[in-house]
Amino acid sequence: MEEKNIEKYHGADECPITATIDVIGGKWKPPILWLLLKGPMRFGELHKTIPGMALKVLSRTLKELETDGIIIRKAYPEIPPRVEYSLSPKGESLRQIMTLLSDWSREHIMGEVMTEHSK
Amino acid sequence: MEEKNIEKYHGADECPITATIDVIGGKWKPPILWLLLKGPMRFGELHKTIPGMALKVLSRTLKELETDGIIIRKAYPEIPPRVEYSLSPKGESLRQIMTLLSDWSREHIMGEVMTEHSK
DNA sequence: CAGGATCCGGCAAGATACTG
DNA sequence: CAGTATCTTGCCGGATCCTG
Repeated sequence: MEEKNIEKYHGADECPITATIDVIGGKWKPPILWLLLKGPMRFGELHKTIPGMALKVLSRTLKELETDGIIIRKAYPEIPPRVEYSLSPKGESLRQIMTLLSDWSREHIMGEVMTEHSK
Repeated sequence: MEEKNIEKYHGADECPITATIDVIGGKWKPPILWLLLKGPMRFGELHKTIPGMALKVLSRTLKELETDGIIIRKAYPEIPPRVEYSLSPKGESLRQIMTLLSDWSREHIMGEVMTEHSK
């Protein structure tokens, strides 16, 4: 029965790729993660670095990432409040993927060129 | 002044990660690409393999992928019509990324540990 | 300073019917 | 067989106001 081992997808969420993209994708998660890969940042710092994103969206996105175990939220009981976000080990494990995604866009979208070896 | 070289993002589209995810992400692109990585497929074949996706969504998604140069649409002038979709070289260049994304989900989301060769 | 609560609008996705 | 046309809907992201 030479069946190719092709799985059926009744829902998009059954695809392993989709599962990961749900975690790192969406409109604002990539830039946030990209920044946190360089080091921890405070809430307001993120807000200033990504001016285009509304506050609510930022906080909700951070909460999602925290729920997924990608980032760690550390609140200091001070006045005024201080909250710092950093990558968890699980988040760190995305570094290679993020780097590849970034490289790919530079090579195939931004139009630059690096090795025109293919053909 | 030890400025960390952090770029500002006024829009999400300035992030290189986002740029790539726009191409391979979205709700249905991952399963389609994942299937095409295994070989060319016809329209109806894709439709049957991904029952959850509406026809309109499939055709539009394929068009998007074609526009982005990721896949190649080949129509045979026959009756009845036959159209085959396959990955372009640019699409092929995503193989490593797709594989990593898939592996990551299996290791960190689905909860399975496979090769553990890393490290 | 770091957010929560609300309300709203747009676009992507879904269902169904029709066509070359 | 391989789509397109049309209508509806659901969710995401945005703006504004409010709170510990």
